[in-house]
Amino acid sequence: MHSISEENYIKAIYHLQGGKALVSTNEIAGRMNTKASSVTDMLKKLADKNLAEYVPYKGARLTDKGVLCANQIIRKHRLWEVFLVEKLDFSWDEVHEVAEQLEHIQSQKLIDQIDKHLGFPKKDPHGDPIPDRHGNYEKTNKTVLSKLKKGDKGTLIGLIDSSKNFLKYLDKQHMKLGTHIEIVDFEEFDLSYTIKVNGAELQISKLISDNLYIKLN
Amino acid sequence: MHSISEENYIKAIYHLQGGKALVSTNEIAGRMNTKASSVTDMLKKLADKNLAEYVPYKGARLTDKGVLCANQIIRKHRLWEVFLVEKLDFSWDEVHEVAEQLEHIQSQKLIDQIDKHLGFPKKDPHGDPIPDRHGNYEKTNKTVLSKLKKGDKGTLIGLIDSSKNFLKYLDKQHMKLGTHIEIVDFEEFDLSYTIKVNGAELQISKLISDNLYIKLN
DNA sequence: CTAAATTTTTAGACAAGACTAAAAATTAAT
DNA sequence: ATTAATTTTTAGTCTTGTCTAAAAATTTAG
Ligand SMILES: [Mn+2]
Ligand SMILES: [Mn+2]
Ligand SMILES: [Mn+2]
Ligand SMILES: [Mn+2]
Repeated sequence: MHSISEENYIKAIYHLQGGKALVSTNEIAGRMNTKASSVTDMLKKLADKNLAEYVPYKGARLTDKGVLCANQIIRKHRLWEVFLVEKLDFSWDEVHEVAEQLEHIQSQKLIDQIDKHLGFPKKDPHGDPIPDRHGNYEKTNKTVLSKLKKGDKGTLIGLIDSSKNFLKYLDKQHMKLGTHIEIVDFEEFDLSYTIKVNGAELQISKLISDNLYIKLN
Repeated sequence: MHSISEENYIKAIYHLQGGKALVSTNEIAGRMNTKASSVTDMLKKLADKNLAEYVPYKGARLTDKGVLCANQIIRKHRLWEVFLVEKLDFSWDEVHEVAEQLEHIQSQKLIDQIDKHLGFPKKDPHGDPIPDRHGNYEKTNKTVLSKLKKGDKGTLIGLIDSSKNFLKYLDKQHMKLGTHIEIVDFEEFDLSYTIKVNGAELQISKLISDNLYIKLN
């Protein structure tokens, strides 16, 4: 149906979109490690296929068709990540690269069977929601740790940055999804936190606190 | 390492090679549904990469490096086929197309873990051997059914043609790998056989008998 | 052994996707 | 409101892999 390149652009636009009206050419180029001129070419192609609206010099936004397509790719990506962790003993910092390849395999039956085989998981190994066949997914109430105050308690349920280095940092601190966390102290000067994790106290920088999603008790 | 296109050419040459010294341009083009001119271009590229020897106007043969590469692709293809049948309830006539895509996924860990997950199978769903990481595989003693004489008995252990239509024919006749078969009669006129399968007698044409591998008792 | 048929290669073109350099449009700064 | 800086697009090139048509080599037939 769509080339791997087209799928990667669709995914990039989807992830950059957020609340924004239009995603700029440069933002897309930055995320995809390509040049702006390549993006312009592709945006025209996606617009021709009715996958994106393209406003020259302003940027692009996915159409409903494009959003559905993005959700199907993300569904595949996240289901494969669960598969790799649950069935093949991959760690959560190893799955992304392989899922980047597997997400482009074309077979409706394959992905539906993987879903069933895994027991219809709702979250991937990084806490991100898995869309269903129609692009719908559960929205969970969650708060970024850096919004919490002394005394707040909760559970780690997701990450903003899921880069390999961050995942390895979390492993080193024995923090994983489901880990209970309590805010012991907050330092105004550098915006760092002291938190209690697994019964021990831990200092985390602002950067760390900005990338952890907590579900409050 | 190698592009998907290169991998597909390598696989085609490998399968056409057999005992032959050289595989011709046209044979490759025929198997891959491309034109001879495209094959010529690719053979030069494979020769440059030391994956094949190319003798202009004569044909090509894989180098040791090319053979190893072919075996690794075939290993992946067949392991994925086993996975689809054993873990995801695919039937043996549905797996090939999906495996054609999955065989190009690049991840040593992925394929080794799949292998382990499946219990290191030695045969794929069509009875074909699965090479190990080094390209070695078990050779089984087997006879084409059309070589058998009245009274011979054995077990169906492999297929020459594994096309969807042939697999569906076998399903219809309740024949699968491991099915016991006995030669009841042979008709000289049209070279057809009467065989006993699952306690019942069945007429099979020469074409059928030419595509079944039997292990004699 | 020569002529015809077949196979293979070459030459030139095209599509997808990427890049560089230059031009045009937009945005920011005086 | 101009000018300067930034962003985006256009124009032209490259690579990979494909194709058609024509030329060259090989094989088959008479
Ligand atoms: Mn991922
Ligand atoms: Mn993920
Ligand atoms: Mn197959
Ligand atoms: Mn097979």
